[in-house]
Amino acid sequence: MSRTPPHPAREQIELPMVLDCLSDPIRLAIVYQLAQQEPVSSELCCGDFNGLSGKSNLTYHFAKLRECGLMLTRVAGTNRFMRLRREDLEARFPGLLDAVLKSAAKDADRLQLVAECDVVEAD
Amino acid sequence: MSRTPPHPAREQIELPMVLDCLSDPIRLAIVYQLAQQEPVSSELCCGDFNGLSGKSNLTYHFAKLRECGLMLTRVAGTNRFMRLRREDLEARFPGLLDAVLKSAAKDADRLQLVAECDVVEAD
DNA sequence: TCGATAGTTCAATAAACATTGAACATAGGG
DNA sequence: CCCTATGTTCAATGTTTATTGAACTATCGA
Repeated sequence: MSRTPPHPAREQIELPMVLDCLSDPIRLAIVYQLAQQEPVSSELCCGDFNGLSGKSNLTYHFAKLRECGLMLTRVAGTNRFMRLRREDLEARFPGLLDAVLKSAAKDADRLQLVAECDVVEAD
Repeated sequence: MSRTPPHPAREQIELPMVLDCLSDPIRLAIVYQLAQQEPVSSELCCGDFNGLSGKSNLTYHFAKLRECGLMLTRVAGTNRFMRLRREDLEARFPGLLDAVLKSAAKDADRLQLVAECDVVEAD
């Protein structure tokens, strides 16, 4: 449970896998939340997403997001911090992530995504 | 087999469904081919995609593309002509389709998409 | 060293998905 | 009017997917 999990290299990131990853509502919410938080801190840890589903289900979705190259996981003690691989995605698929995020933002209600300020947890 | 099949209204087009549709290599190839052909003629008929898979499998993928709002089917005699719903998609998700198409073009080899001039059929 | 916290792993399950071939429907040309 | 070309429908199949809970591992702080 200790070592950094494997990530694909930039050139290994595949378009169909990325689109498939983003097509799941829970994963889209994770990516969206990560993007929202970016101005404040570029990473969030697993627990910050507990509202979206159960822990073991989140582990499953985190793995998918990591394996398709959408995000990066950093292990720090008992926490795992994740952040978007913006640079790599922009290099591989220019404009794609932003277009998806903007589209998601437009439909935030419909997609039940958190509002900009709900990200701060309650305790 | 005669009447025009149902299409979702513009406002019913959902982001996750669109992304999921585009995440399948065959459907991505269909959309890509449709986009390539646009300058020449804005529509293609089912048979133009026979290289991608068997007919009944294509029917299945066409239905998905239609139901998620990516393309429009027009019935003309024994043919079905399809075209991209560019305007509707641009209105709902600005920049998204273009970003996907540009990304697909970059990876055309990897994705086994047809080159710009292979679209013309052989006979 | 103990206990709590954070997250993973595993097995089970139900649903959705892609693919196939055979049978069918429809329209148009000889 | 039949024959052919175009495309659909249906049922069967095997695969992948998302979700759950229980058991587990590792780290930190008291």
